[in-house]
Amino acid sequence: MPLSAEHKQKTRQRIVECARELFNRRGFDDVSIDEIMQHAGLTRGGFYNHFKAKEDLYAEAISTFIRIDPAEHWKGIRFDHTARGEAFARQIIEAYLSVAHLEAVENQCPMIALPSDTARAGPRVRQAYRCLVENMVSMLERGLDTEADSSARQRSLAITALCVGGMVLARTVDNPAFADEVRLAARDLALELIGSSSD
Amino acid sequence: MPLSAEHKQKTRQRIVECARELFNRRGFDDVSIDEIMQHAGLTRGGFYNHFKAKEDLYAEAISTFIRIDPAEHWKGIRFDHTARGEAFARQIIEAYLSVAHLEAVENQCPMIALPSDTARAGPRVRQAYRCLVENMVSMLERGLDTEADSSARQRSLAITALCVGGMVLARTVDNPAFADEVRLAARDLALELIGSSSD
DNA sequence: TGTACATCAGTGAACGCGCGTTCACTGATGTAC
DNA sequence: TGTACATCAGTGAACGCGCGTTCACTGATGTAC
Repeated sequence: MPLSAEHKQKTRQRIVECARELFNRRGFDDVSIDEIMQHAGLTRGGFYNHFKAKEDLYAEAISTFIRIDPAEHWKGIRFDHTARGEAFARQIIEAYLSVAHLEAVENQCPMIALPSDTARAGPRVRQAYRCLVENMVSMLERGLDTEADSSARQRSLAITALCVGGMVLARTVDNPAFADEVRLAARDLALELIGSSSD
Repeated sequence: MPLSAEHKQKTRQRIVECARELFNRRGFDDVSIDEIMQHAGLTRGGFYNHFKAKEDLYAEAISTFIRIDPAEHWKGIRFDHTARGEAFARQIIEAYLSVAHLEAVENQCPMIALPSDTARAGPRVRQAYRCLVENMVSMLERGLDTEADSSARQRSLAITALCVGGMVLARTVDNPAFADEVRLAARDLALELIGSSSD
């Protein structure tokens, strides 16, 4: 064999990471395969050694977000992965609705960065998106479930919607002051909802 | 003068309405000027008699949503425009988070249909988007302000984020059952927040 | 009332451009002997 | 240990295609006289 399978795997992963960053910044349609490959230090033609089509890459790019570590990728955020219960949930909300996350365009959560692109894409892409939503919901649920609260799931779903909605609006609006107002209103309500779970 | 100014105005409005419906369904990039003009019963070339560029049309298309009447455009929704206070706010939330709104793709609120397209567009487009957000916030605020609640604005901002977030997730996810779960969780929390404003 | 005319909304061919994808090729690699 | 060779990740030119925009033109209209 000419080159190790591990080498190919590494190249593939590099392409996916570059793609996620570019898609996050400029959306699916506006980023060309040529550009993605150049960012990965390769040329156009090699793309099809790794993927069947551009959309296949898209689904994978969304999935890789799961591996993003807030403490590492969102400037100035501290994140304690050992925290449990309410403290864990509070931490997620504070990180998700932080300025750092809003400004970290390339490493932003695709739920915020790519909602309408994804809604119009194929089933594989939308499935990848759903996995991100379910991941966030179940992380919050774990944080809320300490009191055996039977409505923990419902509450987690709503808080997820609140967090995503707050960030979507904040990043889309043209006025930074108004963006902050929305983001902070969403954050405060989300935190209030966490707090009241132990009432 | 060859043709009345009113005639030109009507044509222009027809183009904008068609554009909004097409953009809502398939996004900005994927809809061509040719297609928009054909839907409006015209041909490609005439476009530049009305608009300087495709993006100018985009900003206007978002703005026209303000004129959408839920009772008329969202199948089976009744909407009482004379309602006041909490009842008015409850009505907005129920209409916004309804299945009817989710399924009325062409007449869906652009806050849901076009968030990532807009975030990457020019200032004029993002300004039009902000006007929609502000409109929804102030409608809710009017509904909540009856008790001279000083946190009415903050609460309205958060409820808007919750509504938009719930609908964005519901429309993007690949699983209809999960979409419903998110939408209803968001709706119930939003209604709960309205209700508790009079506590 | 009738006619000649200026206007301009709308037409449709043409432009340059960049895209996703294909394909014949290259050359560094690890293996077989 | 040294050499010949098969593999296949990566190359880069080429393909067909549809886009946004331009532009010379048309022909229905209302006006001037």
